[in-house]
Amino acid sequence: MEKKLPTIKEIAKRLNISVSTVSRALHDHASIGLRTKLQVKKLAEELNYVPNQTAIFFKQRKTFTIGVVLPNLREEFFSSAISGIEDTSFDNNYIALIGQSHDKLEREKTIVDTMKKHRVDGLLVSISKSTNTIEHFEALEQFNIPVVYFDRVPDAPNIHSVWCSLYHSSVGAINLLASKGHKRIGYIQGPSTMNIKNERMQGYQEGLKKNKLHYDESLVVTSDLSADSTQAAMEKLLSLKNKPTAIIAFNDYVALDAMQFARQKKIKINKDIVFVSYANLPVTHYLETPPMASVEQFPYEQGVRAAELLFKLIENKTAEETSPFENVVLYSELIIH
Amino acid sequence: MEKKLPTIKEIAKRLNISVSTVSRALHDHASIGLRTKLQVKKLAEELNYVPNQTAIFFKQRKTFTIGVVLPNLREEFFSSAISGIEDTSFDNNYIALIGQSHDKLEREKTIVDTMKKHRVDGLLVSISKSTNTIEHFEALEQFNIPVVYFDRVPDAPNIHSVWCSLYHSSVGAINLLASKGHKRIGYIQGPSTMNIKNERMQGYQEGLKKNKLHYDESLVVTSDLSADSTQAAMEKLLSLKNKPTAIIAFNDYVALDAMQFARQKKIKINKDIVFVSYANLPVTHYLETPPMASVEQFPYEQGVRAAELLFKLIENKTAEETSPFENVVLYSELIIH
DNA sequence: CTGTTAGCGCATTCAA
DNA sequence: TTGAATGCGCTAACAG
Repeated sequence: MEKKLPTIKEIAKRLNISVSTVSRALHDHASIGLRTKLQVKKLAEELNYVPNQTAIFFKQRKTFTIGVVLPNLREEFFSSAISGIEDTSFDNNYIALIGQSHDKLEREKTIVDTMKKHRVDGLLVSISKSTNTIEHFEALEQFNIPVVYFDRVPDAPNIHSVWCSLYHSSVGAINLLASKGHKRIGYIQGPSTMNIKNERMQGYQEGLKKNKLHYDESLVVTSDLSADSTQAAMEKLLSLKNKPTAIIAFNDYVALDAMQFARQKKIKINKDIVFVSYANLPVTHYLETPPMASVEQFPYEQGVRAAELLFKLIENKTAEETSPFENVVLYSELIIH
Repeated sequence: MEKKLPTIKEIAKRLNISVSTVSRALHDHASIGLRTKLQVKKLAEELNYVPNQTAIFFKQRKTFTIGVVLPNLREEFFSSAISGIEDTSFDNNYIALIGQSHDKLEREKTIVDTMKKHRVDGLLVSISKSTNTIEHFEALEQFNIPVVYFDRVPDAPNIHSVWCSLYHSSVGAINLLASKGHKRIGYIQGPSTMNIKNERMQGYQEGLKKNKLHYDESLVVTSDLSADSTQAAMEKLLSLKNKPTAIIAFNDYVALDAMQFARQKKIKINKDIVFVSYANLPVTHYLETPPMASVEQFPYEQGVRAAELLFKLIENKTAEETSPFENVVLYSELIIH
């Protein structure tokens, strides 16, 4: 009933052979008699034998485990990314340990320590909003545990990263709006605390310039991404004498909150005001009045690419090669609805 | 540069003391001199020492790791559940390994083997659609690794489970619709292959009976949950001579697809036909014409409760107590929009 | 072709 | 108060 998981020792004892013979038989070592090999494999099967990874670690110095640290699994963006990470790990015979930072630096540090304790072979990270130092990650790399940042990539040199550039799509969004005759384009930006690139804003400004539109600070408002904050931001935009006829929102959720608020104010979505946002969540396709366009950031693909890069680094490390710092950039796409 | 993670041996050598002294010092063992203890702790800190969990396993027979196997991380329901699991694990000093079955039995089995290889202390499972046997999970329990099923719970005796009952809310949904005068209530059900309880249907039938409404088979259609299949199901309902005035959908996504199709057919949502669905996804709140009501299934809480139960089982196991089979039932709530 | 043995990092028992 | 020695499961070097 209360059995313990079988070991090669157990198998060896039952067959009256040595543990090394068992070990070799299980690994299809060339120098093992066919009869012995089959015997061993048969018994292993019967006993439901599975090697103990924690023991293998001692010899191979590998756990075949990677860690994934990200802010929050409930956000569709991150759950898609981790799905890509899991699929890629599965294909590479790896398995992923997960930890949510909930955008708290302290918790992020604790998780990294736990990952270290479990001797992950590498780490995938999307940093928390409050992460203003990456020492805790660099400490891992010191010990030869590669770290690949994805999506929320710290603004630091000498790192491996995978992210999705929003610049061109942001410019494209303005081009699209300008081509429809919009001259007053509002922008609801996200919290500025994030230690990451602000390509949305760069694209916004460049887009305006290209279309010979004036950059008006009063058209740029900020939301902390909560519904309340977004609505307050909208209120600001709507109270302008010269209201915007188009609004670019930090992401789809912000757009949804903004649109709901606008609707309450008797504003006709896509008529009085047109919206463009980031993320391209599937749900927007079900809206009667969806945003005019949305910037697709390919979270699943980011996860896949980040995992692939990590496995490459792990492999090189095993082969005692040094890998140059690699920064993979995917390009977002402006999807017109 | 290419350092290895420090061990207690390393610390011992540097301080010219024995490994056992180091081990005891780090664990605040009573019989260690304060001076030695502080010395050890200081150096450990400096070296960034973190114990090796894989080594600890040999002594404690525990990895402080649990496995989570579920169909798909991209579904909001599961990503919420796993978020609850991760939060609970974090609080209990555990960490979770994840695996997606993608509703394939074979992949589920492979993942379970990998989890076993990694010697997880316990397993949380939401079974795949094609899982028609739970032998691979029972094999774990044989080796004293507890398994807790959640949400998609197999219809089997002698298991631990956490799930959310939909029965009362399903009856409640009919009551609500009947009270508004609806007499023809359609039901778009999910695929019947799932090896789990069908409380939606039971509630549907009981609700009709309670409200003295006739159960009409032609009002029950099936979707495999894809958009196409849902629309085909809707087509059937809409082609009836005696069309339904209300429709209960398997979940919010099915409802969204159904509503979109109805809209294309010039049917006025919430006027010609009213919808009720399951899941209560946040996105439904942003619709101009949301479903009239939705059944909340508390995925995050299910994750939390499942993890809590699992940790209790692990604890009892460590204390060499036997735990009775426990089946936790949460109750869904009918949220009226 | 197969067996013996050392050693990975740690907790722990026994000895001093 | 501290040290030495053992064993957990496995692989691989070495020995037959």
